[in-house]
Amino acid sequence: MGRGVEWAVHCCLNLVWIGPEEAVTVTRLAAFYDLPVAYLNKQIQALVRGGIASSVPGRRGGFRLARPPERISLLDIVTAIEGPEPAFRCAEIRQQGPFGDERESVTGHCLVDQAMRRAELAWRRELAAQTLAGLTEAVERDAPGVPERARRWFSSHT
Amino acid sequence: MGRGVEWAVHCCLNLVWIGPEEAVTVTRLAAFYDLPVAYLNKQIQALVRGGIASSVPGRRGGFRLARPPERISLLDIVTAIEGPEPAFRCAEIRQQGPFGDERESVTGHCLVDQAMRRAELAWRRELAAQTLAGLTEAVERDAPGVPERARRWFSSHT
DNA sequence: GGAGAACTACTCGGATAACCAGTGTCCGAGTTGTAAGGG
DNA sequence: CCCTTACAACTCGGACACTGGTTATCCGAGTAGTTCTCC
Repeated sequence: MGRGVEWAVHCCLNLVWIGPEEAVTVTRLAAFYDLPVAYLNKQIQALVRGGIASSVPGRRGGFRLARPPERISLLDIVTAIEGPEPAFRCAEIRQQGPFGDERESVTGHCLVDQAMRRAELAWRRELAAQTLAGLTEAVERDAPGVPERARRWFSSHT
Repeated sequence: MGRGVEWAVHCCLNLVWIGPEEAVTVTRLAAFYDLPVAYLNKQIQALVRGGIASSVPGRRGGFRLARPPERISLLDIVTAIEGPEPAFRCAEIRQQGPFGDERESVTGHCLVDQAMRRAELAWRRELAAQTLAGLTEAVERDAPGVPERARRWFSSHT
C-alpha cells in the first residue's frame, strides 16, 4: 500500500481540527509533517477527486474538507488514494491451459476469488466503521492538548 | 497484491487433489495453467520457505504439500508469498516536522496505525478461517467431476 | 479622496522524469533412475 | 544371473535482466490581494 494513505489521513485529521471555514495550503501541511510539497499536493488532489476535500484556488486558496467528519470514513480516504479496484484481482487462470475448458464451470465465479473478496470485504467493513470524527475524538482523549496546539501552529505560521 | 498468490492457491488445490504421495513438478503445474515455468517455480519456492510445501530434488522430484490440507489456511499461503510485513506500514510522520515533539505522546502508538492494523487484522482473520480442505470441499460441491479429472490429467501427462 | 484597472504574488492542477518492487528469465548444483560392465 | 559403478537426464535453487507502478518534481493556468493612476 502506498504511503500517501498515511499522509492523507493525518492531513485530514488536521483539516478537521482547523475547521471547514479556513482553507489550508499544501505548503503548510507539508511543512507540518516535513513532506515533499508537490507530491502531497498530488495525493490531496486525489482526495478532491474522491469528493472528500474541496480545493479553493487563488491567492488565499487551499484545501478544506468537503463533508462533515462524521460522514468521512477511513475507507473513503483509502479508496480515494489507492483506487477502487480490489487488491486481489482474479486473472481467471482456471480457464487457461489445456484443461481450462473442463474445469470448474465457467458460469460460476471462481471460488478462490470469492474467498479473497470475502476477506477484503471484512477489511473494508472495518475501515468503513472508523470515521474521521471518531478518530479525532480518540486522539483528543489520548492526547488532549494536541488539537488546540496544532490549530495554533497552523494559524501562526501564515 | 502480486498475482503469485492466485497461482499458489490454485496449485495448492491441485496438490491436495493429487495427494501427498506423489511429487508434482513445476513444469506440469505450469503447463496445467499455461504459466511461465521458472517464475511459478520461484513462487512455490516461497511456499517451501513458508513451510507449506516440501520439495523433492532429483530425477522424479517435484513438490508436495508439507501438511494436511486441514492445517493450511489461505492466510498461510498469502503470508508465504507476500511476506509477513503488513500492507500499511506506519512511517511515524507524526514525529516528523517542526511540531513533532509536542504531538500525540510518542510513547503511545499512533492511532491511525492502530486503526489500520485493526482492519488488516479482520482481513487476516477471515483468511485464516478459510482452509485448503474447506476450499477443496467447496469446489467438489460446486463442480463434482473436477478433482478426479484433474488428477487424471496430471497422471496422464507424465 | 475615491474608484477603477493593471499588476503581482500566490495558489492549485496536470504533464513530466527517477526510482524501486514485482515480473520474468537463465544457468548451475544436486539427486535419482538407468544401463553398461565385470564377477 | 547379479552386483557395482559410472553416466545421463531431470529436478530444484538461486543469481541475473526487464517492466510497470509508485514516488518525486517542475512548470503553466487561474484567482485574489495590492498598488498605482486618473478623475
